[in-house]
This record gives sequence, structure tokens and C-alpha cells, in this order.
Amino acid sequence: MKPTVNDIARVAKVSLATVDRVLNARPGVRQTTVDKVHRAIADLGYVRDTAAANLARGRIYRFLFIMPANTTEFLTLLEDHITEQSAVLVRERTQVVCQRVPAFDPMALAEAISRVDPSEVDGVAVFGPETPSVRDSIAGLRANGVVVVSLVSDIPSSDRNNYVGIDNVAAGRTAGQLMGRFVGPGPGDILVVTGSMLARDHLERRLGFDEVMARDFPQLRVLPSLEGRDDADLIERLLPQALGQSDNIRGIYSSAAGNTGLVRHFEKSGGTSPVTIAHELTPLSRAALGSGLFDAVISQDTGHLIRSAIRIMRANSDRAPINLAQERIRIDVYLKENLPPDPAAKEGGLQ
Amino acid sequence: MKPTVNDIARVAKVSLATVDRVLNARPGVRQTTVDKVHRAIADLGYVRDTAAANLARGRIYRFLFIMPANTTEFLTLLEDHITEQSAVLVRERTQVVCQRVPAFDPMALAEAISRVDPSEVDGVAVFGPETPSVRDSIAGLRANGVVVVSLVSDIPSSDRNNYVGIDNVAAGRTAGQLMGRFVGPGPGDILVVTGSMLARDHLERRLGFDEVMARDFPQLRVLPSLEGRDDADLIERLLPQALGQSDNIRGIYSSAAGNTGLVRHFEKSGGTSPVTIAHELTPLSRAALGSGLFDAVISQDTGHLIRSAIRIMRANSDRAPINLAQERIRIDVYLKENLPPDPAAKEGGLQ
DNA sequence: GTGAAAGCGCTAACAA
DNA sequence: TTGTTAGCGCTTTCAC
Repeated sequence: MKPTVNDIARVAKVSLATVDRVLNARPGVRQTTVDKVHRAIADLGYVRDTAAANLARGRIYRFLFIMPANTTEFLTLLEDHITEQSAVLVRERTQVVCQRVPAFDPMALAEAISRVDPSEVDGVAVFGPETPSVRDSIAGLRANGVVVVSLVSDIPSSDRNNYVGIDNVAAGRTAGQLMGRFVGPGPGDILVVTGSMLARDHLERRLGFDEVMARDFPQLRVLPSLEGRDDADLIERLLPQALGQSDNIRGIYSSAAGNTGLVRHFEKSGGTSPVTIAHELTPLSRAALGSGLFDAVISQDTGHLIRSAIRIMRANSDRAPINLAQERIRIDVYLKENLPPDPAAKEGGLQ
Repeated sequence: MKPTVNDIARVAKVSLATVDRVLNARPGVRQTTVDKVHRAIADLGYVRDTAAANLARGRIYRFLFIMPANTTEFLTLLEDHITEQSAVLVRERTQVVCQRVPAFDPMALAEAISRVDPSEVDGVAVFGPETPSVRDSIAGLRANGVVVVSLVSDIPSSDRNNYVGIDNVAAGRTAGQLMGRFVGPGPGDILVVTGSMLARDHLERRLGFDEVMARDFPQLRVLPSLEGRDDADLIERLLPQALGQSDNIRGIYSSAAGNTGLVRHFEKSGGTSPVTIAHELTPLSRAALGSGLFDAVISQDTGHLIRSAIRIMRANSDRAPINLAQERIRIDVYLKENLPPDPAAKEGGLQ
């Protein structure tokens, strides 16, 4: 039989309450008693039953997602998964809410983070730029015992507990390798459409992309980025000019959330697109892959991101171990051949 | 506050025991009473707290994995994940054991399945060929209330509860698309190294591969398969002759677990390999990707497979809903650029 | 057919 | 500093 608190109490010759105090590192126990209990725990190989503990405690986890107020498809997917999970989460004594702050606005983000009430929130997941003000506001939260994870775009300079997202440098490298392979031999130019140089994920992708292009495909020249701020209209307006930079553009790397503008341009202009590699599998990019407008899509599983962030915040709150292998977000590569079943029949498809 | 059994009892004006009998569909309750309770449940929007239920029940889940006795790297990875999970699983009142049966031997598999004692096992995960005898033995188990899932290779003709694995036809299609793209223009021959035509996963991959090659790359001819039975020595012996079939082999598709034989051949012969696409990310294929011997690897996350199988068996045992989105196993595409961090530092990397 | 009461493993008053 | 006791939400004897 698995040992329980009662066994520990018996072996250590103390009461249940004392065992509980030691288990939860509560003060007011003499050191010798603490040692006795710890010895018993070790001897018996005790592992605490978290479910029973949570039941007794009536514990509820309250988590907050803070995300850009952009209305890109990617953000919509993320938010959909959050609301969708809520139903499941209620059985797991977990509440999540989602708050949006102006995109590419570090001050607004920092302020939102600072405004979080530590007595009402156990964990916060932050998707936003890495700046000193953001870093500091995160430090403030952490100091107040709130768990913080960075989501999608890392904030390594802060003392966030974990990062939940893909390795964006590697994602950029992958895009580069596919680009070089798909374009094939011969010289040419590649246009990169990015979002904002403020966003760490966008920067890292560009870094990885350039690295591979320079190393493995020197015959291809990577043009200066078009910085589209994930704004479809802006991108649509800027694109003709960017494409005019060269008369031998053989590839486009849409490294951020600018797919909508890109697709609109090619649909309206009626021109055939060069080899195009984009990020994030969404209804739009899925269609573009199907029609041949996009050749490959690098993606990250939004459902996994959300579930992972929640599991990690919970584990940190419980000071429980994290299974890193499970939480690693994969860099997914999609061709039209390996598209997952269309979640169009969404209502029926889940649960 | 979330409604509990007590609330139901109060509203329905019955005792706790009766509520429990209704909740668990136990006999010995008058129909009118059953209805009263159901009405209260619906009115209150009650959802049962599984953790509390399991606590009270002292329930333990016992699951069995039945897998081929092959010693391929892929199988090793699967088994490693099973043992690795055991530590975590004990906290979740779950025991798993793993049994190996001779590979490609339907009779041995069917017998192993039939020998499972329904009073000692709650769920079985089967990785093996689809044959009538296997199908029948699964039916027997199911009839005795045991949950059955097929793993890696589906057995759709049986009444297994679920399939846990990738869509192998789509995986084959993906391999085909990459092959065609990577080989580039011009005619040539493609060699397919498969495992056994008895294995449904191998068959399906071949199907998808052929489909895309014929449709999108008609200039490439796909040669008859080399059936290597996932046996490194056999493959190494057969390979020279297979490669001799043509003097213009421009690609190799290693669609099953024959990577070891393939790599050994090219290392010994010193020849340069044509475009090579293989399955399953393992230490060997990872190295081959790094050295350029392999150009792409199609894979499935073995950790995800195991965790998914366990979650699904548990959900079925509890008659609880399954989150299909979470359980869908992705078709991973790996280039050397997007390899996950090497789990060489395995001891430290996990937990 | 139905109900009262004890208990699963753990926590949290409240006493001592 | 330590112990006693009453639950958390659910299941399960054992009576009635």
C-alpha cells in the first residue's frame, strides 16, 4: 500500500497536524521534530496525493493571460483555445481569464502587468515585447509570489519562471532551409515580411533565417525586411514597392502575422507568387497551402501552447516538477500533404 | 459555488447514497427516483469531481502495452517513455506494464491479447498487425469490459475504442512531396525500403507516397519496395541488389524501421546517398540528419504517443470525454534545422 | 428501494 | 510547539 500522512505520523510518532506542517514547510515546528518527520517520509518513500490535498484545501488556481490586442488569426486561435479549455478546466479547479493590451506597446504591457493583484491571481502568462519596463514589472509580480511565464515570444532577461513557445531561431533556420531547397539552384532574391523589430520572436526568426541562407544558399540574396507590424492593410500597401526592389524575387518569407496582407495582394494582383513560406497554421494559411499560394507553413500548436502554459503555471504554483519533454513546443512544418484534419467542423470535432 | 452530490441530494430530496447509485448507474433504484435525481443534476449543472471520486474509491488504473519484440530504436524509445512515465503515473493512481510479443506474428499477438485477464487489467494498448485473429481477440477483450486502443498502427476493423498514432497515409504523402521537391527536376528512380506488407502503417505510408509521386512528380519512377522486415542485417544484405535495379536512383524512402541497415550500408560503402527521407527521429536518424546522409525525417512524438494512450485509456475507463485536439498525434517533419534539443543529457533533461 | 454513517488522503481551525 | 477534530466531494458498507 502507498504510504499516507497517517503512516508518517505513526512512524514519526507525531500528530497528523505536525506532519502537515512539515510537508507544507509551515513554521512553528521544532527542528528535531522536522527531522523526525523528514526521516519517516524518506523511509516510507512517501509521495503526496495532490488530488486529495487540493480537495481538502478547496484550492482554486486563477491564471491570467495577457496578450496583444491585435486581431490576427493567430491571436484569435489562442483566445479560442483559452475559452475552449475553460470548460475542461473547471473540473480541474482552474480559472483562466484573458486580457488584451495594445500591440507593440511596451508601456501599456508593463502597466497591465503591474496592475495584476497578487492576492487574486496565481499565475500570469505574458505574450509581448521584451523591454526594461516589461522586465521590471515582471520582477515586481514574481516578488509578490505570482508565477509568470512568457508565451510565444520569450522574455529571458526577466525572471519569468518559464518560457512556453518554440525556439524561434530554429524556426527561422527551418524556414531558411526549406526556402533554399524549394527555390532550387540559381541566383535570386528573397523578400522577408516581418512584424516588428520590437518583437523578440520576429527578430529571432530573422536571425535564424539569415544564418542558414548565408551559410547554405549564398547564391540567394535576402533583401531588407518589410516591417508590416502585423497589419494587413499596411502590408498590402507596402508590398508592391517591396516587390519592386528586384526583378528576380524567387521567394517570400512571411515571418510574422502578415499573411492576410500577403494573400490579399496576390489574390488582387492575380500574379503568381514565388516560393512562399509563412508562419502559423490558420484558416487563411491552410487555404493558401491548399491553393499552392503558400509552399510551406512553419507553425506551433496553439492548443498545446495554452495547455502547456496552464500546466506549467499550475506546476509552479504547486512547486511540483515539470515534464519538460511534454512541455516542449514543437516547430511544426506543414505542407499541404500533412495538414491536420480541418477543424471547420469545430463544434463536433472536439470532445 | 460548484454544486456537489449534497446539493443534488437536497434538491432531489433523496439521500447521498441514492444520488451515488444514480450517478454510477447502479441498479436498485425506482425509475421515478432516477428521474428526480437526473432532473436535479441537470438543473444544478452538476459535474462530478473525478479526483474526489477516485480518492473515495481507492481506484487504481491498470494498463498494459503489448508491443513487438523487435529491438528497433523506435520501440526502445516507446518503452523508455513508458518506464519514465511510471514515476509520474504513480501519483495519478495508474500502473502500466509493457509486454513484448514476436514481431509480424499475428497469432502470437492474438494469443497475448486473449490471455489478458479482464479482472486485472483496465486497458490495453496494442501495437501490431491487423488480422482477423487479432480483431477477434480484441473483440473478446472489449466484451469483457476492457478498454482497447491501437497504437502506431491502426486496427480499424476491430472495435478498439480509439487509435493513437499518426495518419500514416498522410505521412506517406508528406514524404512524397518532400521527396519530389528535394530531388528537383528531371527523371529518376526512387527506392522504397519498407518493413512488412502485413503492417498496416507500412502499407498506408506506401499508399500515400505513391499517390503523391504519381500525381505531382510523374517524371520520377517508384521502384518495387524492398521488404526489410525492420531487420538491419537483412536490409544491409538486400540493399546493394536493390540499388542495382537502376543506374539513376535519385531518392530513397525509408518508410519503416530500417534506418540502421540503410545507414550501415552507406557508411561501409562510402558512397554518397541520394536524397533520403526516413521515418522516426531517433539517435541514429538524428545523426544521419546532421551528417547530411538523411535529408528529412518524418516522425511522431513517442512521448506524446505514450501519454496520449494512457490518457485515452483512462478517459474511456471513466467514461469521461476525450479532448481529440490534444490527442491528435502530429506528423512531425524534421530537417537538421529544427531538431529538438538532443535528449542526450537525458537524466538531467527531464523533470 | 432507500438512508445513515464511516472513511479515502489531506488540510485547517481551534485547543492545549 | 503540538495535538484533536471536523470536514473537502464522493463511495460504500450495512441497516432499515
